[in-house]
Amino acid sequence: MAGRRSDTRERIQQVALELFIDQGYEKTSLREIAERLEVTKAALYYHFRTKEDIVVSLTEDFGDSLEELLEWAPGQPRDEILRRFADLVAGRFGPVMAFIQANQNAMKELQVKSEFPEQLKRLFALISLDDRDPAARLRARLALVAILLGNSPMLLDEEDDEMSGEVALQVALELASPRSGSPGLAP
Amino acid sequence: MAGRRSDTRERIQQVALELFIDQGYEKTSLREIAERLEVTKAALYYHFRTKEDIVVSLTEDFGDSLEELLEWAPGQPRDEILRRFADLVAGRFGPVMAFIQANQNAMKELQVKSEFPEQLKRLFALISLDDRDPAARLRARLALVAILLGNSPMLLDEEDDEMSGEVALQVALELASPRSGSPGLAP
DNA sequence: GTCTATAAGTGGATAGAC
DNA sequence: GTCTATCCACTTATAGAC
Repeated sequence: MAGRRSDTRERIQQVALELFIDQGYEKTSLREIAERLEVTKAALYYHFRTKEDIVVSLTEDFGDSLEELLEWAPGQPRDEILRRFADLVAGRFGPVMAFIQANQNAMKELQVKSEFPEQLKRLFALISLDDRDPAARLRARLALVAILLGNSPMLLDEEDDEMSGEVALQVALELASPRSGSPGLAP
Repeated sequence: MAGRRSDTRERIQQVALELFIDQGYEKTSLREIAERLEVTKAALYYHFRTKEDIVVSLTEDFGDSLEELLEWAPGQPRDEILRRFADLVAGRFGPVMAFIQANQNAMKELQVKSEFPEQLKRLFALISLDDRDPAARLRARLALVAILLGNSPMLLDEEDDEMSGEVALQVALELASPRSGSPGLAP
């Protein structure tokens, strides 16, 4: 606590996150992370017991924040919920979000088995008013996906400058708002 | 051409696809594929020169079909385009589609660099009427994502039985249909 | 807190017998 | 067309010096 402490641990997290997003979790070796930081692999093992531990440290804060959101959300207006979720993924957890999206497959095999899919599901339920209607459920998902897309390079071309988080939120709100009469489409 | 030929090649493709979807491309070793088929790794190398070649063989038919769709699409009604796309990803290319979605990161590193992202972008452009409006662009993407989600376990819970491709198509059509007046949301 | 050295294992890929 | 046997690069992870 007292006195100066090296920030190596945080630098490891930072570089690891970057590489995991860029190349994927499995493709990124500890050697590579160490080289970037100009330390040795062994130094990494001083700060983290396993490679998996790095991922855990990366995602746990995000999971906690999502949990808070989920506890607060019930009873709140839908657009407030969506806005707060948008703030989360666009804010300091943006990179973590990008990591999770880009490495779902890898996460499955990890012990952590991040709670994220389950949390997302609960969020679906909260913002989809009538979850009896399959179309409404899909719209709820898409509202969240809209927000995710607004912040992720996943299905996006890189040079999409105008696609701000605000726009994504607008579209998300449209999707989450109740339909007029027929839930279907115009003929 | 004439005479009986072993179907090992196709069985390799089948098993590999399954494992790539389930565990991810990198996590799936050739040893594992071989074991499932009860052959040796070396046998795999008779049919495919590299691990990457398996992926190529898996995606190239899909790419061709998408290319056909893209050549046919211009001038066609939007809902026809969406329907045909839905048929594609729900039909025999469903698994391939799931593979691509689940392994975007891995594909980036491959030589193939599948044309899929670029094809998707062209499809975006085709179904988004007014691509000056960022919200319209995002909606076009979401229309396609809706179709993709309707067929993929990506952000979905597993036990979502009612979420048929038809529903997804409906929602996609809504999204791709022009807005009434304001492109924004109700205040 | 960071290092060197190395263990122990897995990966993709090849040579050559049958 | 499939096998055995092997190569070698590279991985995570540990032991122990400084």
